[in-house]
Amino acid sequence: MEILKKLKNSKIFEDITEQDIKALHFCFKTRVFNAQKGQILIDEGQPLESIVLVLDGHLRTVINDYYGGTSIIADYYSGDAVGVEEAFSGNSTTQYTLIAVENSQVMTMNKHSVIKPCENRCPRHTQFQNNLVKLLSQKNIELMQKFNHITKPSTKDKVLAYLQYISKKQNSKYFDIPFNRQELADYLSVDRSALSFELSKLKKQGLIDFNKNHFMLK
Amino acid sequence: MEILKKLKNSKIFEDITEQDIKALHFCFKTRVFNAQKGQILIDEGQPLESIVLVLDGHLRTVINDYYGGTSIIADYYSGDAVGVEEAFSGNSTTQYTLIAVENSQVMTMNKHSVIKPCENRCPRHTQFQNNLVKLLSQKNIELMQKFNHITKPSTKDKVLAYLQYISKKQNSKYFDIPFNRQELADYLSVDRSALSFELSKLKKQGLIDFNKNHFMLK
DNA sequence: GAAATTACGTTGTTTTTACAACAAAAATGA
DNA sequence: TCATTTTTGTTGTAAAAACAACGTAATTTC
Repeated sequence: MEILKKLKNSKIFEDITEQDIKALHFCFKTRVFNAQKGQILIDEGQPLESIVLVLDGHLRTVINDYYGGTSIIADYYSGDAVGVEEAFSGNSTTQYTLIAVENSQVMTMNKHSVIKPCENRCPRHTQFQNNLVKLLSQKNIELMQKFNHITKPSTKDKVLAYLQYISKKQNSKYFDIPFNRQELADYLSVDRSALSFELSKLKKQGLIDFNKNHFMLK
Repeated sequence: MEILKKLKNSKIFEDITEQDIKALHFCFKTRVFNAQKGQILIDEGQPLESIVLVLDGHLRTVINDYYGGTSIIADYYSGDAVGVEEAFSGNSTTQYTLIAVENSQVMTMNKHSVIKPCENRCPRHTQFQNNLVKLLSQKNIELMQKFNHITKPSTKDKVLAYLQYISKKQNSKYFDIPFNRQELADYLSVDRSALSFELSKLKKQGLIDFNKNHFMLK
């Protein structure tokens, strides 16, 4: 079955056998359906009823702020789960709206069924729980890491902190970054052209070198 | 016992009976000791061996960046746990140094003992695991929330996003914030005096009103 | 392979922010 | 209560960033 394959590739069902996924399917009262582009799946301020897993397509969480503006919180693609934190944090009221950016296939899992340990405490639940902890931990580390980059006082410091981080991670002074300029600017929340300017300056100073998304850090 | 009381007040041992905590004590190979001010508990780049729970005092995680500077990542006080994410993320190498800001009492839990489900799969482990998921979820939501404030383009937008958030949370246009000016500036990563200036401007414009840490949002 | 689109760097201008310095107000404590 | 310390607001100045506009290089598409 096509869906099972997608589930196996999601982090939340990682290392769970197809058989066990099928069983969880039942436990979690899952429902698979297609969301039309522009369709709102979760409305801001409403209590969350389900965790949403993206099977295909592209979902986005947004917050509507004081007077009309909306800001993008996060994008979700195939394999990503939305609402896990809200389901498990004890306060399941969502602060965001979940909307389909393009036609997407999603699977919902009933919140209550997921958070309440199944009567028959079976190994698959344990593994699922373990996956959750791992998933949340990784996301947390990522976010903390991002804070360490984004809260630097200047664009120069931001970009150097980021490059240094990637360099450390890839354990080499030569490394590739997973962003193009606009994406890097968004990640660091600075202006793209200002970022380009800063990168050029750093290159002239000999502190870094780069070509496209391939970088070298002195 | 004094320590048990502190553990019961920590989020990680929430809703676990004293008896069960004692049992987990054994399972997790805990060790209680005093850290001297300035003492380094976890060294950057080293694989994490234990989760550290603060019983008393004040710990801090810092990152030493390219050329000498150090940046504060987070502060931990009584009841807070350090290293949970690293222990469970699958990659336990820490990116930060953990240091005691003042003389502190801490309890360490052996990482491997915590992440490996105990042979006798007992209810207390389940509750502990549930606490972990809840804890991580809450932290995650907090961080995402913070991003939504901090990544706004201007100081005005940052502070308004923050105030609006608190107002929503307390469900009233009148509300108290948990920060003084310097702390709020740090949270939003802007300059304190620039923040004060911006707040005054917003007050003059009639958009907000405030006195000390009591605010009103129109 | 030509045309169109997208990505990237550059420059000048305007706006915003940080920084420093200081005064007033509030809190602390002896 | 008075002196001291801390917090907050204000102002001017310097630095930095956003913004807009544009040229060029690279990539995509037909």
